[in-house]
Amino acid sequence: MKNSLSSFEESAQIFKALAHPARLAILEVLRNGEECVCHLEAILGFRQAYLSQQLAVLREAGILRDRREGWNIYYRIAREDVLDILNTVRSFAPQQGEPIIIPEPQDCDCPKCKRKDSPAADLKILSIQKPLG
Amino acid sequence: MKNSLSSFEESAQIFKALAHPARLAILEVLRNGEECVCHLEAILGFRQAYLSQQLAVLREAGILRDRREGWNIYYRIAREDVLDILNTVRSFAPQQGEPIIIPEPQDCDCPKCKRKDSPAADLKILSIQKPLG
DNA sequence: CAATAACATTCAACTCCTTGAATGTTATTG
DNA sequence: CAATAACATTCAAGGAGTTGAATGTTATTG
Repeated sequence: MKNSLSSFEESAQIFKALAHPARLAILEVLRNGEECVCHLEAILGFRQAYLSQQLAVLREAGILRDRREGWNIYYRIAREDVLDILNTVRSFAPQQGEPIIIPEPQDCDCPKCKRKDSPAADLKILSIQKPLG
Repeated sequence: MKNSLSSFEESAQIFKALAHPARLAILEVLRNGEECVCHLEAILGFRQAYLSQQLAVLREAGILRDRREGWNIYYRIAREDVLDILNTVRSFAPQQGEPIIIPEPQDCDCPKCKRKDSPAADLKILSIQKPLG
């Protein structure tokens, strides 16, 4: 069975991608849907390049997918199952009671945040951008 | 949220313990119940010390529990949930069809294997050892 | 209590991961 | 097409995980 160890290599790669607090934080933010990198930057407080590095790990592991829309690149969770895994592993912790609070972004100028701040301005932006379909 | 990154540290530790093909192979063998180290040695073909190292990682992460019975130490999966996680991650792989075949141990003298080989001999051993309770 | 069986631990060399800094890429604007 | 906004990639130094070899521990046997 030692010989067929490579059959576990693929699973191990997935776990390696998940074995990092910053990447788990990213997944927690993306739990409720796709977000652009600048949005993650505003919420998590990481440097942009650092975020890109961590996002690349998750993307290359097949856990995240990205979608470009003009300047922004939106990341989303590729496999919903991974959320179940995060829930389960979190339930292993001694004090699992503390809920994860995702703060509002502070200085985020992404289309999604502008929409919340001033619906009118956002509509203007939406009319310029190409349709989502 | 960057400040509360430590809240993801615990989960990351679990994933780190799972992020290794040899340790995943061990968990696969233990899927159907507890086994002693010499049994894992016979099935997986690892050196004893190497196995102990990997078992320690899983034990310290709280994924495995051990139980001593005379000379032998039996390891079992502490959290059944972890099997669901393994199943899910395995389903991510491209060719997930291939079933995992756990070979019969070749040179294993543990009580459990002796029982299979010669039931009479095993009964004798059981009568010597202290009860499971 | 000395010898042994079954495991565990320590150590060191090696490899892989992490992360700040610098630089590159792509799409848009004017 | 030059300038810019939003991301991505590369590189190198430091840190963490891996594993073979040697040694230690615990329970049992005689």
